[in-house]
Amino acid sequence: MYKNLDPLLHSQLRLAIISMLVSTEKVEFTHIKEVTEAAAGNISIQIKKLHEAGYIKVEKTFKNNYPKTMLSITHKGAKAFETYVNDLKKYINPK
Amino acid sequence: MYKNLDPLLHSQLRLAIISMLVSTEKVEFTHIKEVTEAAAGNISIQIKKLHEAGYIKVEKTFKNNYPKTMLSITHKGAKAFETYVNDLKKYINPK
DNA sequence: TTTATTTTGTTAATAATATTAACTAGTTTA
DNA sequence: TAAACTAGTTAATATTATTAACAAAATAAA
Repeated sequence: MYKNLDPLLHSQLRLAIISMLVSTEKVEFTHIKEVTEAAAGNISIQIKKLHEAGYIKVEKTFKNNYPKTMLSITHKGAKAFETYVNDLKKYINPK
Repeated sequence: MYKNLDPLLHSQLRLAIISMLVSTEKVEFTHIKEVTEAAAGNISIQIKKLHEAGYIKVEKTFKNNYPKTMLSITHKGAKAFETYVNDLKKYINPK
């Protein structure tokens, strides 16, 4: 009934990041910072965790001479998100 | 867009407890233990937090000579759950 | 032109949370 | 009457999240 929720996704900031990636395909670090209003350090760490888990792809390039970090979701990440949402629904739509 | 999720509800065990209360009206401590398979101590603490926040009502009586703890949701708790679910939906139903 | 400020992050330190392990208090069984 | 069980609580620990400090370069200001 109440399945264990993927702890990697059951975190406000990581969930926001994945949520953005699921809908937008490619997202910049700076954009995440703007939208979530989280501190850069916090975002950096959560990205690292999602990357280590294989949920996201991280590409570092340059844009106007400044470093640019681009994120995209992996198949594994998309699957994990789907599972998380399905599991979560049993919590928020109780019968 | 991504509103802050009520940290009191954005916790797997507390969410499960509230979820049960929302749908079942009155729930025993022991029943929560069975359904969630969480440790008693963990449940005890999460109940305390929900109670301190005014989200649940706690009634202690006896049943067959054994202590019995009955929980029910308060108006405040129900409202908080509703808000939490609405906020959460923006994370899991991205546009 | 060199010092201050800004951009784009990372890492180390700290704060907050969750979980477990140990304990309390009483009950039932052997 | 000792051992094991019920129903929890509290204290200690482990985990997680967040911030604060740092780095490395770019640009703006004096």
